[in-house]
Amino acid sequence: MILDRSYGLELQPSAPFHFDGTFHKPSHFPSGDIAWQPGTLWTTRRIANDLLGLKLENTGTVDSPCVRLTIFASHSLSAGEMAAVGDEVASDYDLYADLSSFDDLLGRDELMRPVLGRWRGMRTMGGPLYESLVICVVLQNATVRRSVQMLDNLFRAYGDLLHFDGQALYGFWPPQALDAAPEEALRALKVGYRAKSLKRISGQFARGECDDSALRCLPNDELKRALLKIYGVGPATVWYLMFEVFHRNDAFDHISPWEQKIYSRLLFDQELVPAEQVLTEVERRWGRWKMLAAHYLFEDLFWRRTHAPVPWLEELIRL
DNA sequence: CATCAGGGCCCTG
DNA sequence: CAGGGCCCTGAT
Repeated sequence: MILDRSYGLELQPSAPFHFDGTFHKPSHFPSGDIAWQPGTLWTTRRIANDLLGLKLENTGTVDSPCVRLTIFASHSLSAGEMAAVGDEVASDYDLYADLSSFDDLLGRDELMRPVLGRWRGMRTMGGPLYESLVICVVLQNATVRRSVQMLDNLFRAYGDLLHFDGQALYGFWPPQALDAAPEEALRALKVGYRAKSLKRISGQFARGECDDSALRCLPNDELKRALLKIYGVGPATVWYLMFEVFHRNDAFDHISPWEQKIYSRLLFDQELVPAEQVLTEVERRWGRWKMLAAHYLFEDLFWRRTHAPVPWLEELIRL
């Protein structure tokens, strides 16, 4: 599908804002709907029944931020539709967050001061709930390479390849597509038992039983309860969604074993510290900002790794 | 060649 | 609340 019309829009994130820290997460696995180079992000969005290409460019600085959003479409867009896309982008990347007390807190923390120096203004990278759920499901009980393969297979079978601005990126399928697909067809894409979760999740979205914007208004405990009701969502997935998708910056009550090892190194300079102790420590240090602070530390480590391998970390990343 | 665990979760007892 | 089963894949 060729998206040959483009529409420009300016977004003004709250200051400070870190463009590359927000729009590229080296700890995430690469997916066919995103491309990044310093200062520019390309991605896609399915909004209602529209497939759109998005380009975000850094046209400001950390302390005087400005982002140019270009929307690519196959047909003309109204001013209202453009504004809706702008709002969704701002919400997905938490562009209007007030991080002033977070910055104060990190600035007083010996360990975090240099990290803050590198990433001041970084936000979390969320996305539509349905698409995030699909990512979570392919992450479950799988190594990185397999997750990449499963998502790629799904994109090739059910996604739409969108051509815009010299890029070719996949747009997600509508939930109805997987709802209607036979489970066997999904299993043929090597997703295994996850086929059942994908179908049931897609069914819930197709019938309108899940609503991103309604969920966004809920307090933490109710949101968590609502998410756990979705089939295939357990402790690991709910943790990911609470933080990355719903920007609950204190959502740190679960650690997977490999992350436990990473935080053991970063916080205690030890190979393995009990999970409980890690959770107590992040609460003590960062309180209501504990997950966002941990995210800064985590992404900082993965950025360092892109410049030079971190030997102890390489062993923990199972490809 | 076989066995096993991996960035979980559901279901059963 | 504990533990078995689940798909596939690469490591051993």
